[in-house]
Amino acid sequence: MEAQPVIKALSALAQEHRLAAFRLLVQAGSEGMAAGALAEALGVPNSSLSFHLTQLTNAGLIVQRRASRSLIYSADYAAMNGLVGYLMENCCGGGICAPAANCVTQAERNVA
Amino acid sequence: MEAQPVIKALSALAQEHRLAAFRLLVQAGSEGMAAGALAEALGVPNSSLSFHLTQLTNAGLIVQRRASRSLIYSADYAAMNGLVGYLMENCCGGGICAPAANCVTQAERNVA
DNA sequence: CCCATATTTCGATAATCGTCAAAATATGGG
DNA sequence: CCCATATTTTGACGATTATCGAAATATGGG
Repeated sequence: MEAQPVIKALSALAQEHRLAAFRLLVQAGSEGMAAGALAEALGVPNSSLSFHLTQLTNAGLIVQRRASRSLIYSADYAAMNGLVGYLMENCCGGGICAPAANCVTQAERNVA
Repeated sequence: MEAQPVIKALSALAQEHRLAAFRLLVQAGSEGMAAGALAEALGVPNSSLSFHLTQLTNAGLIVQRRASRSLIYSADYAAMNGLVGYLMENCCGGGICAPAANCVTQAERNVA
């Protein structure tokens, strides 16, 4: 993985509301959450949260899908795994480290 | 772990030169690297790098020690482990994830 | 002491970021 | 069609950030 996408992802996560939103989405799993539900859960105005969700999306950390009038966001586990993998890379020359986690959504799990 | 220290650490890493410096220090292990050596390796002016090293130090990601005229920096593996642990927390409700890595320096490894 | 080396602090500048109300866009229902 | 709901885009503001040369500080050697 290149450094630039990692920096983009780290920048996206390095903000109170975005970190909180991302964690909510991680816990929500593949079902995801609507933009409005996230805004309410975080106590942030819709327009502010929309800005943050765009940042997270551009960083590749979350994905968007439409369900009727709502836009549903969900975490991209593959991106999260890649980010953590990059951070842990070469962290222990001796190879003692546990392998980086490899999270999958319930849906992906069922496919495998 | 609280959110605020995590945000501070993510902010510190979300910058080209700081991410590169941190990775160099991670690979350097407990031996660490002098500020000047880092500046040269990264091709960044000393004063600029000093600013970045201060940021990383304040974020708790690296530590400083003096060796004669040089200041030697090294990565704080515990902080890195904590950061990754926070990011991976609750990532897979089903408990399928591999445990977060737990890196230690060669010196710490010898103690254990 | 004085000088050389190693690094940090200062100061100033340009660029980016977070915020949110208001307006614009998109979807669905009657 | 028109209205209500859901979300994004726009615009403007203050705050923070990255940059780097020059000056200041700290250590060690002769």
